[in-house]
Amino acid sequence: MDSEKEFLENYNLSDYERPSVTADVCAFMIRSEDKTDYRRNPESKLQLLLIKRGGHPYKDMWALPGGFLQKDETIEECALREIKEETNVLPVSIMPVGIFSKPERDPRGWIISSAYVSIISEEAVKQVGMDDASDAQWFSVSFDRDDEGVYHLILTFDNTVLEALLSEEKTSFGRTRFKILDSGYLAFDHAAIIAAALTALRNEAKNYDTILDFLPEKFTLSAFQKVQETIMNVSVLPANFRRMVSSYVTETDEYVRGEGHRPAKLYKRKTNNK
Amino acid sequence: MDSEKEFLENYNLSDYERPSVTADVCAFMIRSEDKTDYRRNPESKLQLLLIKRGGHPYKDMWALPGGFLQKDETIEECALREIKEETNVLPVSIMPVGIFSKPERDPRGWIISSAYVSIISEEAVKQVGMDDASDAQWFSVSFDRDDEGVYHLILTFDNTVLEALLSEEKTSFGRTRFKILDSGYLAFDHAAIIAAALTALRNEAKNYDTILDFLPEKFTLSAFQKVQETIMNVSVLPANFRRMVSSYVTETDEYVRGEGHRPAKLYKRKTNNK
DNA sequence: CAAATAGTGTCTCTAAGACAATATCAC
DNA sequence: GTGATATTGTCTTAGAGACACTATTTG
Repeated sequence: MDSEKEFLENYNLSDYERPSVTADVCAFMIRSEDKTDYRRNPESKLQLLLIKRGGHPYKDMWALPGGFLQKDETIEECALREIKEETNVLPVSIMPVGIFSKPERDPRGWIISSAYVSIISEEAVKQVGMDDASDAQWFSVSFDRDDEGVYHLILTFDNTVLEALLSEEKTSFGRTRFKILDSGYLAFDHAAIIAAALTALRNEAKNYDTILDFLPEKFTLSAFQKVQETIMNVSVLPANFRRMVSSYVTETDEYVRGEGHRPAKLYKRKTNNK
Repeated sequence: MDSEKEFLENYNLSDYERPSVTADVCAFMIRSEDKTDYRRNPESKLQLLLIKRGGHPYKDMWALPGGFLQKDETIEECALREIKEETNVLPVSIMPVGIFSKPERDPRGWIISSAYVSIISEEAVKQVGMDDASDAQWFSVSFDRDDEGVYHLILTFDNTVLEALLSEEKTSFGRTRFKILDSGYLAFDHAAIIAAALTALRNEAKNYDTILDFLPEKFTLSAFQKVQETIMNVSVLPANFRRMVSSYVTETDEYVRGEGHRPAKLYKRKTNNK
């Protein structure tokens, strides 16, 4: 009779071939633009962090931050570590998007990826200050379906415009998977990962607790509303938005003045809402 | 200048240590019990497929069906293949639950697992007939939170009762992760995987399209209702349930007779609802 | 006829959307 | 004052839950 101890001593995992495993992260931020009118509130844009690849494969193309899973960490820890390495910001929250495991997805070999959405607040990025010489850049995101059912993922940074085309494949449980028609200068299958991440983020943006992670500690309700509108590409009546979020926030006694209109009260996240 | 081709020829993934990757599947079925009363509709139970481990580690304990990812398949294909191997049924639908990647989760070494929920219809299982001599068995599932916030996962098959205890850990995005307090004769971290799968399934059971996968081609509306009630552990008024599902089903002209009460019309899933 | 489910119609309640009206500031 | 946002309050509507009532069967 062989004991468990004996068995484990003789057990050799290397009998099976193993894939490399990476975590790739779609780090999103809401960026407030400069004011164009002294009294008008600024516009805001959803932005995504991309890294310009320095080496082969896909040299000089843009890719999601990510890296190989190490032996002493969980894959969520790996995702957080990768974001920290690129931005110097440790995100408060990450959300799984899915596993991308098509055998041919990486020309370097058998590499599967677990993808995450991460929310970064603009305030945190500004505080640490990103290295301008770095290959990491924040791209403005646009993601829409045209009349033929083709999704256009457009990522813009200065004069760099990346446009990927994707189609939608229904899988079970009402979920969709994106198929890349044109990867638009994005490396690997990252266009499909970003599409899935955006779909997940838009869906999650109904949850007020989630999108509060985009905001600094103190914020106005219209800034809060702008976050939801920017992500979901909808517009909400301010009166209704206030009612909806009332249980998620608490007033402070501070105001934002000097905006050319009535000062807005600053609010804080309510820790234990409901 | 090194070409991409050259680079890839010299690239060697084996510089990095790699984990083994498995897919583990929580295959659920709704089992109709025998009638206890000539006129009363039968009760139904949510069941989960478990395999008795024949070898070390966790010899003679119960585990989820699953297996190692192969080089020519996606991880979803791997999950479907494993279920097919155990049940002879190819499930219509699988849903991701999460990645379990704690370095010490498997005594055999560095093995991470991607977990799935799969819905199997009782009709399909009956048709192929499961090998009774097999180590695979369907366990009835009960999963509830007690007053102290401890979750009790109780799996029952004949005289075998497995009870695992878990606590809930809040992670970001309103998600929870379960921590095993007592694994209750379940192998590896499978108690936590099952808890996560049940949480996902209960949440998904609000979606009528999803739970239709538990049913045969033709079904009564009360059978449909029973599925939702069994999974979510709630009760719904029949009149309201009918209204809610009306856009998901179409009538047939067949009836179920001989039940000691008014015959029920059989319905079919509407392919393109709304 | 009794007991069970099958099936229809209607009332109520509530949460979300629409909208009207007022408040307050910088220029 | 003008034009912008901030803030409050109310009306409307759609959807879900509650419930009353009828229909149909078998022992």
